[in-house]
Amino acid sequence: MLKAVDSRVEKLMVHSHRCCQGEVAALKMTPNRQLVLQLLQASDKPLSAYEVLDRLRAKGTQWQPPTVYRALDYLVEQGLAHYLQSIQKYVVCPQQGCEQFSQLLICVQCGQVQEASMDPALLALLTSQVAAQHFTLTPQFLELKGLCLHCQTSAALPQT
Amino acid sequence: MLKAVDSRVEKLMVHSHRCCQGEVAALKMTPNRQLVLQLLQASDKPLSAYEVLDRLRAKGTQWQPPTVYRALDYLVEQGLAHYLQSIQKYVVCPQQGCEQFSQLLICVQCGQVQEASMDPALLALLTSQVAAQHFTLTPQFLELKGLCLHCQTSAALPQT
DNA sequence: GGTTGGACGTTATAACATAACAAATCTATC
DNA sequence: GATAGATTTGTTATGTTATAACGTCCAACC
Repeated sequence: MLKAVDSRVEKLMVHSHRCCQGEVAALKMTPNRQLVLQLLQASDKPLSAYEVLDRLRAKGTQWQPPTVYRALDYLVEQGLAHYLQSIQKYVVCPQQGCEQFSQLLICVQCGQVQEASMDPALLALLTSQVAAQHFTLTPQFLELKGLCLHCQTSAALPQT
Repeated sequence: MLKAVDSRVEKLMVHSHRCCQGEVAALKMTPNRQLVLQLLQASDKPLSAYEVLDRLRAKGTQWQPPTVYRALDYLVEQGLAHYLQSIQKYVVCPQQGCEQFSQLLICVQCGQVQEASMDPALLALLTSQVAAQHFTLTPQFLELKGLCLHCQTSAALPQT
């Protein structure tokens, strides 16, 4: 009884992992998709779909939510962006060659995201650990919360 | 500029990690909270707040959303339940002694969740990996997606 | 017995996401 | 270049998740 949101997430998960593996068709970067990608690239933090929508409307467009979600979904499918499930926001994929298993380091203070590929030794250990519980991992992005370098050194400062 | 939902999540994160560490005051298990906890315990899968609400209303109550969220938030603060950010659902904490770093293994097919404490070697490796990117982890639950034993052996069956 | 703090009730609304269908546009083929 | 089919976009409405803001009740404490 997975609901609509789950099926969407799974679809995004599946497609996003074909990133940079030659499995995907040639990009069809329509003006809409380019616009959304540029907005994500211009942001130093993940953006929610409605933050993207607000910025587009601030530029004078008349976009509605479905148009934003379609463009975002496409970018995620093509591996050009990631959807961070744990905070429900979108970021550009900062690497040209992202892996099936990757880590997204999300700073809980400033909200910035770093992407890291997962070390094979770490993945092997993780896989064997969960296998002890009879569990098999599907390719995914690990969303890890913590503090980035900058926020470690200014940890007391509230962020606005 | 973290929004309301982020601050709520962070509050839940912080409090939920005091679970089973003697830092928490005596439980005040009011009838409302007991009812919600019993519903979570009776479910074999994580429930969304609105699924809990529906079940309560099916029992003849007149609950409104804030009442459900208050009870759920309390249970999570006290470490009796976990909030799964990646799927926006709640589960009972299946262990009496859950750790600051734990793993929640979420079956993408049937939706069931297993909880596992994180192996110290794995945590050390993970910590050192992210430290190479100047990143410090905060205590958290790793939400890992995959297939449980049952669904591995019946992987072709659609789930209803 | 006043008052204080926590829990709960209630109304309204914010924030996130999609269903459903129509219109436009692109593309392949004849 | 006509046209059929597929893809993309526009548009309206709605579904889903979560909280703000306020009021009431009640038990503990002085």
